[in-house]
Amino acid sequence: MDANYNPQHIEAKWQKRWAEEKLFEADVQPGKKKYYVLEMLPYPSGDIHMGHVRNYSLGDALARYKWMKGFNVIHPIGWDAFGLPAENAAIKHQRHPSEFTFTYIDRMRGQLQRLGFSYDWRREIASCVPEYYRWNQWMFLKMYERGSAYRKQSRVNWCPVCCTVLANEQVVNGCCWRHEDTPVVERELEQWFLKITAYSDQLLDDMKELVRWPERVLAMQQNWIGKSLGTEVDFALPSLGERIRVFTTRVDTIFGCTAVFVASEHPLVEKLIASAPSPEKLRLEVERIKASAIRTRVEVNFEKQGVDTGFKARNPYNGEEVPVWVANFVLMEYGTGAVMAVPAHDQRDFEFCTVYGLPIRTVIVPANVGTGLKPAPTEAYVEYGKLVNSGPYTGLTSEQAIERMTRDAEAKGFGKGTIQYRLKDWGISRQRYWGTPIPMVYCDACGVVPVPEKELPVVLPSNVKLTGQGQSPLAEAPEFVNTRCPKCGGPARRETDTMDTFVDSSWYFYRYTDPKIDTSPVNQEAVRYWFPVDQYIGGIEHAILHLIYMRFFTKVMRDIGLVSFSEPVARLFTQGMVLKGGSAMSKSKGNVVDPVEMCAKYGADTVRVYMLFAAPPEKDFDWSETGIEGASRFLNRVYRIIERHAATLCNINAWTSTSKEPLELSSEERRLLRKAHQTLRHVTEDMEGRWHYNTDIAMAMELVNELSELEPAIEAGKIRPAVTKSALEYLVLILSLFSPHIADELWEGLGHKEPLLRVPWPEFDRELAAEEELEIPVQVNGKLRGRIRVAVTADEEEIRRRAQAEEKVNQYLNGRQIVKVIVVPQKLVNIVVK
RNA sequence: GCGAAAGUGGCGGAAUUGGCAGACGCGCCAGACUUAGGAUCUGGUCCCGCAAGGGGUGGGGGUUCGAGUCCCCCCUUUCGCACCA
Repeated sequence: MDANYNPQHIEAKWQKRWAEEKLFEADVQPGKKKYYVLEMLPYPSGDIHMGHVRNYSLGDALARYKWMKGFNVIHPIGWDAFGLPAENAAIKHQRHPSEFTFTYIDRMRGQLQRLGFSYDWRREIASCVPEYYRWNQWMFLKMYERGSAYRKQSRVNWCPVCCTVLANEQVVNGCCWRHEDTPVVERELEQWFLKITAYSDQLLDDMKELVRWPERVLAMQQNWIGKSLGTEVDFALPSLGERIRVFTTRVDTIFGCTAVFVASEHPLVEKLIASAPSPEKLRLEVERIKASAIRTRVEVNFEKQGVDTGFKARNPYNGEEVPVWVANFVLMEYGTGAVMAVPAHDQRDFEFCTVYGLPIRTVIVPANVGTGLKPAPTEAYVEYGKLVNSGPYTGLTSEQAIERMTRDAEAKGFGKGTIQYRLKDWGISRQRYWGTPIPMVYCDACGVVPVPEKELPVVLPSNVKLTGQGQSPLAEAPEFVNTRCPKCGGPARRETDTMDTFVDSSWYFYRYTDPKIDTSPVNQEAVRYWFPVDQYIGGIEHAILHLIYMRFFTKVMRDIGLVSFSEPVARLFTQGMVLKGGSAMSKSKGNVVDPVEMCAKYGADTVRVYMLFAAPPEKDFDWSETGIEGASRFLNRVYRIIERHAATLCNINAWTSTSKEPLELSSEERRLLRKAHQTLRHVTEDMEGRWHYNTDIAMAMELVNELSELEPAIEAGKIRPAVTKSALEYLVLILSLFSPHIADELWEGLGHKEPLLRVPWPEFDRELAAEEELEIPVQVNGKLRGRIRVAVTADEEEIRRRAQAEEKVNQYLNGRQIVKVIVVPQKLVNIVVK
């Protein structure tokens, strides 16, 4: 061993050796228990950043632990390689996106290898190669066959910076998820959609399988799907012979309805205008409302506005005629685009009706209050309660009324119970180049025709001019666009939009199990062995993007017979962000800490230990330069301690409690072994699911502190070499999870040949970990007054006697009456006096 | 507004089941070794107090022999959703 810790040298040495020994390669071994550790795959943006390092350090510690516990561990990585940044860079520099992508992949692969993560590189995938994306196309065709992929004209979100359409999930506060300052604009376009809404209920119901997912993520998904049960009710428009259908979750309040509000884009509005006494005037007013309607969600001070159309609609429950208004807060895309206005029991209606002087009529009162509400309410009463002024339904509770009134509507044919979802189908067309071509053809004779499976992949042409202007770049590549109709053989045109790159990442983790298979997207046998993913680790930012698409894809794959389960990920962990100076690292803020630089300065082991030690993994943490110095000091200290003893210890065997010839242990030896086994116990228990790696490393530091304190005893021979070696070995085994290079180096220095990943994780010894003598605090009336030292085996009676005899305690007992003595064995004594 | 999580020294954090609050690390203070120290080692470091002692986990109340931990009310912060009818 070198006298000094040289991380650069050690890390290069062990990375080379791990690769030569194929240490991280795992293959299907029927009968052997497996463990699938998955981390979210990176986009090849140029360099690994600290968020990746955190994510992958967490996964790596777990993977290494599971290897040592005897699992067959699959731990793959790949590249989410299609996407806009490469295309934009390509436009800027007049190059091809694949150049950037593959250059960056090579660079980032090198960086991941520099960090020493335990990936099985044979399984590496990149989504931008035809061998991968052909299976996107294949699945798209399967979905098309099943009616789960369809084309429709619709109003979509367009990001003017990205020059493409976005899915609903990719719009954040009315802005593009990539450009948080860029409001999306609406465009009317013909688009391809995937019918995720067909799985709304399954996505909700199957959440009960996801017991080991963070509550938060499930709540966000539930929210996003937004299922609500309600009633649709037809209001007749007698003067037009038409009807307006409204959706409500509170049909019990309908006797308080004093108007009907419709969205400005509601199809009936045109008819109302046409039949109005002065159509032009009404049209102008409706246009004004339309212009003020909710367009994006960025508007902070949105003001409710509306216009009375002059028409009346009849409430089918009581025959009352109420005015029809066009209101700017009614959304066409939710429910039926029309609502009944019940100002007494809906806050929005209340605000609107107060402004426009529409009547407010109370029909629900709190169940435990006999009389009505106070006069002149200042806000709507929105709770459930008891019905008043509601004709035959008066006196029912809201729950009873909703049920009975819905039933009556169905019986009389003016309405029905119904379910609404907030979730919309997933629009996947993108008007950009660097993505998977959508395998469809348009033929004048045959219409929309899918590309036959055997003609896949539809390869992305390489010689396309990228200008960043206009629409889909593929439309300007005639040799791509012009093709033959697969059905009639006549001339036809290809679809020129590409797929949302979230399609690529919706099933990539299946591909890892057999990345080269060319007869199917997935090797079903391999999937049967390796799935489900035992542990998925990634950022919370994908809670309702990737993590819902991924669940959806698995259900589709199940329905087309590729997999036999409904949920791909048994357990999900969402790590916190890495900040610098309180905010996320970004180039524009100039606060980026480069992992490569840190590795050059301190070594990968130090970077990883600091990353894991600084905060529990689920919390955000702020990078600090002085903090990493501490981690570096720690590893240096470990190195020095072991290096000092390596020469004397490398040829002897470590003491174990199961040795044939048991040693009589000295008190110093007991003390050292106790600490070692306590540390091992803590880490073992933590690795089984709590993953507060920060406390594991803290425990390892305590063990090192104990070793330092006992150094004189080791020198003096009061701790024999075999015992010292035993403690050092446990330390090294534990460190191998977090700082694997130095651990292997020290392990070798202690005389071992085999890399630590192949060493079985040791069982801790309960006896050795147990304290033999305890210091027990003694309280009088709950205040700490003294301490006693007793043997672990001391019984309650002895502890009680010793506690009362303790001098400092006794002072507080003099002249008082002892009411009660509480003895918690091994923990504490509390003497209650009067 | 709705939903979720969190609030502990100068800082990051620990206390897994109600039982010694502040482990471990950073920073700081003092000392040792040193030509030197941004190396290393030793000691100290929640607050008030010379001390005995007292106070202390966002604030207030409660349950309990005992509360950072459980219950109620309030405040603050972060995140997600938000005229979704």
